Amino acid sequence: MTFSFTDLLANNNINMDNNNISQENTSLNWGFSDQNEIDIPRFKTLQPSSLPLSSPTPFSPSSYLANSSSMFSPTEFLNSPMFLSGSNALPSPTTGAFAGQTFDWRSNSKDKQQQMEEEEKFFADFSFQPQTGSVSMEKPMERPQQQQQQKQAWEFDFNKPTKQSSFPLEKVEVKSELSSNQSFSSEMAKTQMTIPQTHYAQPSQYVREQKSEDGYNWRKYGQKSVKGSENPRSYYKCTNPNCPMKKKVERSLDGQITEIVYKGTHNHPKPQSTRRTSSSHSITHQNPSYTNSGGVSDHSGQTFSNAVHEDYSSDSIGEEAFDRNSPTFNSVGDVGDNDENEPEAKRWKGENENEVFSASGNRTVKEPRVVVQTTSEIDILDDGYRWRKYGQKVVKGNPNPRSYYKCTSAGCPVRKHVERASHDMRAVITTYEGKHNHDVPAARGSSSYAMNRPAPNNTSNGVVTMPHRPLPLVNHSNHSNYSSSVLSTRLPNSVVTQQPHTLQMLQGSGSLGLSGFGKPAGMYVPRSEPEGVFFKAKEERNKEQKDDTFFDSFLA
DNA sequence: TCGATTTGACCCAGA
DNA sequence: TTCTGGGTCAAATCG
Repeated sequence: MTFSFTDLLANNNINMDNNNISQENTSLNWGFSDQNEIDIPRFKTLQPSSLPLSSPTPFSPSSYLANSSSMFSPTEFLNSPMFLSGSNALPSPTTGAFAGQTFDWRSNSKDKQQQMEEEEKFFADFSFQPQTGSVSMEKPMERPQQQQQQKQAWEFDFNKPTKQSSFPLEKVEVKSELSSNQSFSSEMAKTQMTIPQTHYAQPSQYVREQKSEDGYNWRKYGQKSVKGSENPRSYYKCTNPNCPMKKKVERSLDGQITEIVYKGTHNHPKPQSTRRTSSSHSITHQNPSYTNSGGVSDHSGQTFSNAVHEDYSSDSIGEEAFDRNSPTFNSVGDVGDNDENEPEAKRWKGENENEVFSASGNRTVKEPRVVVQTTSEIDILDDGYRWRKYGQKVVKGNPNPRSYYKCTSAGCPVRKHVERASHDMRAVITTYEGKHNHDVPAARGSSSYAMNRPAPNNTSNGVVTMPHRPLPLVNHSNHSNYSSSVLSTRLPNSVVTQQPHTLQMLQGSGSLGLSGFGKPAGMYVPRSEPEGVFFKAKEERNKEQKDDTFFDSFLA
């Protein structure tokens, strides 16, 4: 029987007990939830160090959930120094306009209030956590009778002093945008976010202050209306000479930002701005965090993750943080490999849309977002397939960032993540999820990939953790039964783990095709540039989007 | 006068 | 090859 996770969702074929998650006060809702109470543990709960070895036997998703909370403590993870420091690969090149929530604004129709409280606790521990101020969000797309409750539920305080940042808070209003086929009022869709640094009482003021609230100076060089959206999009360049950093800001008609997309990196330290003194709050070298506003819940109680969030918050604040927190910075040292050689247009374009699709596929919500986009597509041909990086995360137990990729082939569910082994910086561990449902694409510049690549899909359970080592292609047939749902592919007992091989070993192998990257095998390292993870806006990509949303939710 | 913004035109990649 | 749309340019305008 062949089916995808999307199909499973659509057909309600998965019923899982989420009590283990919801009852955890310290845990957020890591899973994808909908009205059928489907909660799925996030991908990041997979940790190589704790992955069971070679367990080909089928498993029960619920049994995994029963263990998930004990396997992974979000609070512990979030409080871990490696996470808070964000030192590895989560740069903060530009604005601090939106704080780093890396969570899902989802709720469960059951016990929604309790979950909100849990989320609130989580936010207080996790997000950008300014010392003072408050954050409120009005959850969009609620039924009228739920609005008040939801509004209250979406309001939470960040009054708790934290160690993460010292952002003064100001407030900006961001509107969510509903799809045209929705009949919700704009007021319902209105999302309020209190974010650091700037108080935007008037649109014009917003425009002027927004450009410098991140500490950098921006010059607007263009504005265009975007097809399918009534919101104009403004284009900004960093005013620093020769700085390639750009951003585009999409605003609603009343001037409220609905989307910010960053492109490139600053090649200079943050200027000592004096203009910000006009703001009612001082700014002291904040290290901005990027995030999306999270997921949304529709009126039926379905909840969704809307994006992968990358939290670039850091204790490291100041000019010295520039290098480390710049997108250019690469924890593994390949600073020069920040896609500068990649065509700019290619980096700029790509999966930029940020639409959120419901599990039922009949609702589209555009959430305000902030995106750091230094790479939009990365072709990694070490296994013959083409991969697009869609996220990055530092996971517990390993200070090295884990780069997440998905197969670029349309409809292909295969994902993989790559990370350096914590115990050996020279070792790279790649974990595959799912099976390719297509042939190996023609390799660029080489015809030997298919012959030498590892076999990422030769596991019936769909998950293979493997080192970068050429393996015989046992079977990647597209015609093999693809019974491993997305869900199942990430369950620990389905993981096949091999000991990672050092890069020396990789180099020695000589058969690991990495020419697609233009690097020798030994140079193959997961890129650590930050990258926005986006959601596609096209309706025709709805199905894929749902999968993406699900997957991305695992990274939040 | 000068820097920033506006805005129509142009370029170009992708369909 | 043509069309479309996003991104950029640059002259005009504004403050």
